[in-house]
Amino acid sequence: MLHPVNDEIQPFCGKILAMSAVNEMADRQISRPSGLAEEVYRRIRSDIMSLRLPPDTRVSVDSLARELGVSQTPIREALSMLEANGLVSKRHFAGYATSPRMDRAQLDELFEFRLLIEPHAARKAADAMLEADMTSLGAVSGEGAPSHDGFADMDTEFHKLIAQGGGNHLIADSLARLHIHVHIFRSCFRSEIAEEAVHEHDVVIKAIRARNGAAAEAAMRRHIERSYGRLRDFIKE
Amino acid sequence: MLHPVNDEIQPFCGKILAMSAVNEMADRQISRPSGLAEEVYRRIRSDIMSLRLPPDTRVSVDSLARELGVSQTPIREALSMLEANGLVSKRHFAGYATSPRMDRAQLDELFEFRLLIEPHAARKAADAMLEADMTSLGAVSGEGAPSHDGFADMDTEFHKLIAQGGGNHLIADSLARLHIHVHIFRSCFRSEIAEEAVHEHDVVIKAIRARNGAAAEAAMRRHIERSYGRLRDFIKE
DNA sequence: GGATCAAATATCCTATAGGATCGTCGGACG
DNA sequence: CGTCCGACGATCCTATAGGATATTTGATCC
Repeated sequence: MLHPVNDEIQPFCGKILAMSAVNEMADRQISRPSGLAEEVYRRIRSDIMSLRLPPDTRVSVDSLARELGVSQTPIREALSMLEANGLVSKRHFAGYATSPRMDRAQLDELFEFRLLIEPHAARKAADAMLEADMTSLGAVSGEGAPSHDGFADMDTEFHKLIAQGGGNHLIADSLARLHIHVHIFRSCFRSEIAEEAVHEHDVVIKAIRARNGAAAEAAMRRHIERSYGRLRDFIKE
Repeated sequence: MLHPVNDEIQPFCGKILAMSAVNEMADRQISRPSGLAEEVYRRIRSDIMSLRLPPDTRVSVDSLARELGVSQTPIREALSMLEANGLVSKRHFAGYATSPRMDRAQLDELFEFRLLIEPHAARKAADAMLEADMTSLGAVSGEGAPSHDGFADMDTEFHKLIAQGGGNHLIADSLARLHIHVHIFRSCFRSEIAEEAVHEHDVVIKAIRARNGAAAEAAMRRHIERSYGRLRDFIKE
């Protein structure tokens, strides 16, 4: 309930910085007050999202342990957390494997869920979003997104900011968890950067900046519906 | 929701029993090759839900290992999954602890989320629910629920069936995750069994049996709103 | 040539020991 | 009396060894 495995982790408690400001570089490398399992979790999740670990790929514990240079224990903890978040699955005495790519039914369910949540989040964000996040929101509306990864990160940040803007942590966490799968699906098909999506984002941003809740909700709903239409074409079955 | 009160977990479950091919029906149930971590996970979650582990209680790894008679590894995996689901939190070099009880803000967020999801699930359930689940739904509408735990289990089953009836696994999973916290909150305050809740349940069930989606949605929305009103009184801050 | 069975491999799961770190408690000092 | 400091206990993190199991591969037979 609190903040399960968020991106928000305080790297330092400030104690080390207070002790000596001699070399923070070495500390940054060695001391990990956040725990090793957390770092391994991020690493594996990053590898999954970047398709370095494609869907339906077997992942063994000790090969990861050798590769990352840590013991098996943090690897197991990280994989358990990933399993709880639906990114890998475990079969008894058969090891872990990344979840298979979404099929048509799962895509339908995911967008039904998003359509239920995100327009509401956009409406609330138009009312409650802080000015600081508002400026950050303007930063992700730029047209300068040449690469595929650039657009993907921009899209992730866009939806994350709006979800957080509503002020409801449950909504933000649920959407973050879902967006990972959208990201993987889109990356699988090397979907071209849709200029339409950038334009739809701008419409939502403008409505939020104008503090117009109804317009933000409608714009977000249309954005998700059209995004669904764009992705659905990749699946025939 | 079942409450297993097993004292010990046998590491080598049913290996010798499997030799005799007398009854394979028991094997289907017992010899669950899902691994020990899964079983430990259920055990700890059950302890949390039954308040045998109250909120904000420290939980150590090796004491659990001694108590359950298994190694530390499955305990760690189970606790990692519980952490990903928000039931416990880990502090570096300080051990695990059950999440503190919900405060007012978290209760508000949780019911805002439920109000967004469950009415929609009820509407879909009225359209798509299978007849088999429909009969199961009738079983949890009985008035014979004298004990507090009896009502809690009935309530859990009621909401779970409706969430699953919609056919969207994401919705069902999200609501199941949230309902655990509602259960804990309600158990903390030993809330009396609300006759109103049973009646509201019946209204929803009748609408679903009549395949009336709009009525089911409205009834579910009112049920959640009134349930929120009943629980909100327990928090002053 | 295809199917079946058995050995071999790779992997997971468990157990135990040892080192590193954090929070706490008690005493000394200003 | 309040504050600081050092030792203690508890806990986590790592490493290694051994047993159990699923998957794969290869040979044999029909």
